[in-house]
Amino acid sequence: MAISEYFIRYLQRCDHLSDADLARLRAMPTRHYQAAPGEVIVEPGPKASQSCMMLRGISARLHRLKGRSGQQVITALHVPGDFVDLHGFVLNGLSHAVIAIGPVEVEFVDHSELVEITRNYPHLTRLLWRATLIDAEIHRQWLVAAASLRSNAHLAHLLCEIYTRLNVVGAATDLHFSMPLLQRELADLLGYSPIHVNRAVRDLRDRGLVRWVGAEITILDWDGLVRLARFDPDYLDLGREPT
Amino acid sequence: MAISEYFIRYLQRCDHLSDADLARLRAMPTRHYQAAPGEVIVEPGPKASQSCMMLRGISARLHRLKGRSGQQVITALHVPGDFVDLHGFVLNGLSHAVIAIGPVEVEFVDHSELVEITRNYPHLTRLLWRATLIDAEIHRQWLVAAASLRSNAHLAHLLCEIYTRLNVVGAATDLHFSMPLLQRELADLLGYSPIHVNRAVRDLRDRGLVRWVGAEITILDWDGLVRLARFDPDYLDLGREPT
DNA sequence: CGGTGACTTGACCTCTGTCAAGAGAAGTGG
DNA sequence: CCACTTCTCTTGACAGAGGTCAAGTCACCG
Repeated sequence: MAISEYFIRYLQRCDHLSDADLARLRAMPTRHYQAAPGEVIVEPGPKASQSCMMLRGISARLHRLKGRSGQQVITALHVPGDFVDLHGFVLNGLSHAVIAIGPVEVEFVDHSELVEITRNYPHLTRLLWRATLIDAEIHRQWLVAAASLRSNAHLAHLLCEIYTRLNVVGAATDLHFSMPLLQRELADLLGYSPIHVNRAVRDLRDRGLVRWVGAEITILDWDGLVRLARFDPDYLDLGREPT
Repeated sequence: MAISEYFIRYLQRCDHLSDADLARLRAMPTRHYQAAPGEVIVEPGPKASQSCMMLRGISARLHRLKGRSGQQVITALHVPGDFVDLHGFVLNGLSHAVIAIGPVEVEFVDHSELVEITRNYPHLTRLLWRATLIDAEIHRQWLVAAASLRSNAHLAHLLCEIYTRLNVVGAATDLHFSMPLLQRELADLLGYSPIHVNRAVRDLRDRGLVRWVGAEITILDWDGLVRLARFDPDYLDLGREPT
């Protein structure tokens, strides 16, 4: 099976792709996979031989802490078009799992393909590199949010980011989107207790910023949400400034 | 001036360098620069034409928040050998400043040099890529620490990381090191108020884990500090597993 | 010697975690 | 169809962690 157009469009948001680059990408064999909610898509470990790209749904990077306290932390979310564990190709393996949030479709790419690209396609390599750095940019923004926002604004910031990212890839419009993250998982992501996440959700509802029923979320007041969260989408690198 | 051996040793910790790679690195012209404590070494902005490597001291990535509340967040620290803003080369510019923590020496490298390397030295490119991904790995670990640790353990985790990183590059031995971070800056980094950072410092002192006078820190009980912080240095990628 | 800035401490209040209990939806087996 | 279980969401009460204000100490420096 061939590589999906999602990821190609993702790269094209960053920079122009030559015909040779496009041909090389389309020649890349992939393996399609469908995951059930909560399923582990990628195990952590020292040696991976493939990496996966998101086609549909939302996935997350999950760090399980040692010491059987059961504590776990989510350090990243992924939407269609994201190359989820590309860093596992350049580093030696992963320190975290990748799990499905809701139903998910991905496609796996063999690392041998990536090795060949990094040897012979410097421009394509640079775009892959860049994709991993946008990831790191999001990490930094999450650190900023965690250090500077209170629970309600922190949650609001996450909603702004998810909607923006889903909207860019065409998976959400009209300020409405589906987010199958459980409140328990939001707690693992934001660093609060599940009960406090519930308080934050209630706060956003009481302020009239969102309608939130189950996994379906409608943003009622985008400007208000952005103001509360001090959200500035620059870090998502959505502009297409050619390198 | 030629590139410092610090960064070369940094790369060699990851993987073997061929003679051609070494020669290319040593042929790279650099500009030496000395910065005073608190000085801004790199300004944020959309277009950078050079990146800098740490020679001596400690520097930090500083995000200033909009809205003139004066709030700012530190999202990374750098020790000798680190390629501080290499990501500014692949992305288009930086979303944060780089500031000197205590007296600092760096050397700047022109992006045109890096462009040439990424075109003709795929193995070297991969090592540079890897360096930026270790950065991202540290970001993830900071997210995990922020989400799962209380203030005293969070501070302890930071001390473990800094000592380990300084020790690897030979800038700290015998569980003693110099850390010119002010408590106010620690607050910007850990996400607490300066006063609460002071409480965390006192807690570590009262537990007999550290002796901490001004910028001079001695770890009195490494195992105790590691246990409190649940510190696991795997994420720093210190092993030299060849790719 | 006065001024500045970092560090330190105490008092008080807000934010967040923990425990406990109940409401509602979804699935199972009789 | 109806108990029965399970899981999530929800809420209240209370305790502990962390923020804010205020004051005081100390080293450094002009």
